[in-house]
Amino acid sequence: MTERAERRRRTERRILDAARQLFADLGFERTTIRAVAKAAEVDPALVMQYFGSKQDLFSAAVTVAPAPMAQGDADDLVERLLGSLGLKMGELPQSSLAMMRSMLTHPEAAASARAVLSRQIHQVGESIPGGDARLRAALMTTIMLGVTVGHQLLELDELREASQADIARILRPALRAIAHPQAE
Amino acid sequence: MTERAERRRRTERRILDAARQLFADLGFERTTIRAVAKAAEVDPALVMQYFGSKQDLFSAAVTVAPAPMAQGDADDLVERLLGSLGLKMGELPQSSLAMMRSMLTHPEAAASARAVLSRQIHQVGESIPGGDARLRAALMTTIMLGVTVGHQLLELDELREASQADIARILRPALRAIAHPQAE
DNA sequence: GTCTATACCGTGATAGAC
DNA sequence: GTCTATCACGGTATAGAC
Repeated sequence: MTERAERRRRTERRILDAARQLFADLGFERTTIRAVAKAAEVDPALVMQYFGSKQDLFSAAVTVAPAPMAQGDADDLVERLLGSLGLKMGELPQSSLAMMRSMLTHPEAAASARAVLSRQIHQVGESIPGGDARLRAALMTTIMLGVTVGHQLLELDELREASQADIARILRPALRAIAHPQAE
Repeated sequence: MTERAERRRRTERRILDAARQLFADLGFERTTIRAVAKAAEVDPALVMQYFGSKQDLFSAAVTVAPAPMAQGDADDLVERLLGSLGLKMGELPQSSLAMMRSMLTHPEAAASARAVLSRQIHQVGESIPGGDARLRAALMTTIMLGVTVGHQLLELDELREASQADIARILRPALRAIAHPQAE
């Protein structure tokens, strides 16, 4: 009865955790169903049984709830962006890392990344003034993307050695310069 | 005699061009030797014959001469970075795109990307003052990386629709804010 | 010395056995 | 409800054709 379902849920969870870890570390292509199964201590065919295909497993693993990102003025916005960076530096959810890891080489991860970024660009654009708010928002978003990629995925020493506070301190005036059109 | 060598060089060139194109579009994993051979109109095994392995073909395809990046003060530096962005927007060499496309998922591309970025960080760091020049240089470099990735690889609409001049205009004060420590 | 045909191994996927 | 057998495809090595 529920015991069966319970057991199944735990197994599914183990598979998903293993998949997230491997997808985040290796990307979609280099992650094999067999490796996921081994890490989760199940039979490879069981993974297929539960999730249907490698693609579906990936979709389940990278599903990420978009951050709420409440309203505020331009400076609040900058602080929120810097804060999300801090979050990213610490224990950014494995699912986000998995999505980012594959966003340049896997079509679905790319689509997912575009959706998340477009959403953020839209939200950021609403908080800053000026006719070119969308472009400014896009640049602020891609700046955060670049720093995150450099730090989390490429693991550049210069960023790894720095504290989150130092990074925020240096990035803050740059983001503000973009958020305030008159500052040109 | 030379005719043979000539013919061979042309064939090798065709293979390399096809490989660059496919690696840039699809990344390392999704690019198949067979597809490269078909695009270059040769037999798949010939690709192996010439280049040894898919890995070696990739190495040959992504080899990129690092830009000279002459000396100058901090503002000159900002302009050079913005200019290289312009170059990237236009016809950034396929080899660079191929390298960037796979830098998150292929170990050798990652190593190559780290080498290129480290080099640029070092050079940028020499042109700006302050004790945290290295961190500032790293952030400027990753900012350019993020914008390039967003534009060239993720093809975000907001960046695609903008002119290079508009992007440079908005990015300029942000980069200057990072290049000038006193501006905090 | 160039090029082609073929075979082997690992991976995703399917069907069916226990 | 699990696992085994099998297939198709891609990277790779080898042998041999021209």
